[in-house]
Amino acid sequence: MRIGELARRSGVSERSLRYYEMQELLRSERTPGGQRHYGEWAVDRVIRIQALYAAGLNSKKIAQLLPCMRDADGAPSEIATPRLVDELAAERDRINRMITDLIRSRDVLDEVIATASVGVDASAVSGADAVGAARG
Amino acid sequence: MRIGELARRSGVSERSLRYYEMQELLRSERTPGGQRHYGEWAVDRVIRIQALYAAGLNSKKIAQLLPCMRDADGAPSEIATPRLVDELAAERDRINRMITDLIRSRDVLDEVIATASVGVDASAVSGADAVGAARG
DNA sequence: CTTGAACCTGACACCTGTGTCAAGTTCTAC
DNA sequence: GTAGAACTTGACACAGGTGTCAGGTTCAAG
Repeated sequence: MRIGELARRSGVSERSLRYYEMQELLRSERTPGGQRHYGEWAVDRVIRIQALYAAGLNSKKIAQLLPCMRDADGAPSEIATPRLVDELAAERDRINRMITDLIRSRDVLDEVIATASVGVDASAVSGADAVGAARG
Repeated sequence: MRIGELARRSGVSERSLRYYEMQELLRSERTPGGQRHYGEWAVDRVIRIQALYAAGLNSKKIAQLLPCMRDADGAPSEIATPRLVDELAAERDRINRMITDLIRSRDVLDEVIATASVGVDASAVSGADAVGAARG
């Protein structure tokens, strides 16, 4: 597929996809004219990249990490070095703290919402239970 | 307490504390000379502000939200308007998606770490102390 | 061919909380 | 009273992934 379709299917802008390529996170084949072509695998990969960015990893870390990840179809093409494992463990711990804090903030929001919704039309909190499953 | 102590106890820089005041998230009393003084309550408040920032809320939302939160000692001083409740519900949903994605990313990291640790000292994957244990 | 959508590269800007420096003032301990 | 730590305001800069525009090229349909 070309970049437009990948952008649409992954929910990531074309601008970002080109940026990912510049950061060596995402490869593409080029037509003789220079346009990018991607395989089906690209959709999942882009979504994973996006998630890692959202988790606070920077391009460099993601670039190191990606080849060590298990693809949908098989084993990782590389094994993380001890040095990288160290860094990833630190990231993991940071992410765990992040999750804890997020849950706390979410619960605060829930409380404020609940307090304001007492005796108020229930439609004001529509969508509230759609995400209750994520509560831990 | 003065700003230095608050910064130390809350883990937030003085710079940020002054910024919070500018954003009307944090009030302080001033000495005749102009120096800021805070009560004990400030520590918790600053930590909460920090957590809300980390959850992706901007200063304006936090400023609206704070008076609707229950303090350590009592009831909220304001009740969120229906309009605000809507916005907070949207934030809450966004945070839930964020949590889901973070958990997924963390699990990916765990897998990469575990894969790299096969045949290596198992203590390298035992959590926060992995940083120390795996070094070398 | 022609045409228009899709794509290319390159450049500039933004967001916004935070780091940092400068120059001056206030507080506290002795 | 004095030294020095702590504080004040103000200003400038940054991170870094992303939005967006400009000007040109490629692709595919008719």
